[in-house]
Amino acid sequence: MTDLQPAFRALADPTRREILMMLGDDDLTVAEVAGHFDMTRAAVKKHLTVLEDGALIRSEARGRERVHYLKPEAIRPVFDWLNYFDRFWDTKLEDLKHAVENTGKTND
Amino acid sequence: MTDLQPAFRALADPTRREILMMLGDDDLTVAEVAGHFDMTRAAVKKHLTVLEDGALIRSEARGRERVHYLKPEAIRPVFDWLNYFDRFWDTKLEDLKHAVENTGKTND
DNA sequence: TATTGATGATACCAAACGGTATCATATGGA
DNA sequence: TCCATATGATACCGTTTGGTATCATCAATA
Repeated sequence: MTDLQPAFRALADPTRREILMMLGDDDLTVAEVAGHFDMTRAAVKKHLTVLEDGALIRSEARGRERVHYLKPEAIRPVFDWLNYFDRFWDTKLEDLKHAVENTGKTND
Repeated sequence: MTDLQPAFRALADPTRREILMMLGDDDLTVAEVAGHFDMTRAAVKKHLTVLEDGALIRSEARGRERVHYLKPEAIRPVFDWLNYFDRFWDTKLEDLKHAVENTGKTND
């Protein structure tokens, strides 16, 4: 099975989770991401590297810029790992399916 | 909203994730959990503390022992956070519902 | 009550982590 | 070509983390 550690590691930091959300809205360069945080560009770059190590994002050189974008499939194994515990949730499967359908609506 | 950080932090370590799985099968004392790992009881105790800080488990004194058990509801917010990204997954909703039902089968 | 056994707490250590500062590299445009 | 700018790489630093060793506490029981 896939190694979940790099992904879980990447998700463990609030700044990185925020970056993931940002990339959910837009593909962004290092400078653009850094602009949203009160830390140096180098620090943000490190976070991006960790996210890329966890395969949660990817990046692509575009001229002298580098655009970072979400790689959402990689989040799936983490999601599935957590989903193992759904059998302990009181909320019945129906609830989950309902939630899934609701979220899906934004895609229709 | 709830603070996800302690839960994400707790999930970021492979030993702790393994402990969670163990507690999914059985409620266990510190010594019992420690018996499954090649590290001191004190180290395991620290992991249990982190898991409890993340509200992923709870413990209860039983005589001179302390039994640890899964507190699965606390995993839900993390699951939900990740679920935000399902709108980026190519796999259609049917797949998720299918996975959900499969996991559920182990409960029947 | 005295002892044993399970746990809790603390001090300590090396390594990893989050961050800064600084320098190197390379691309786009005047 | 030359320069400004976006990024990459590295050294360094304080804090946190995962682990050990050790001592304290407290309940069950002979």
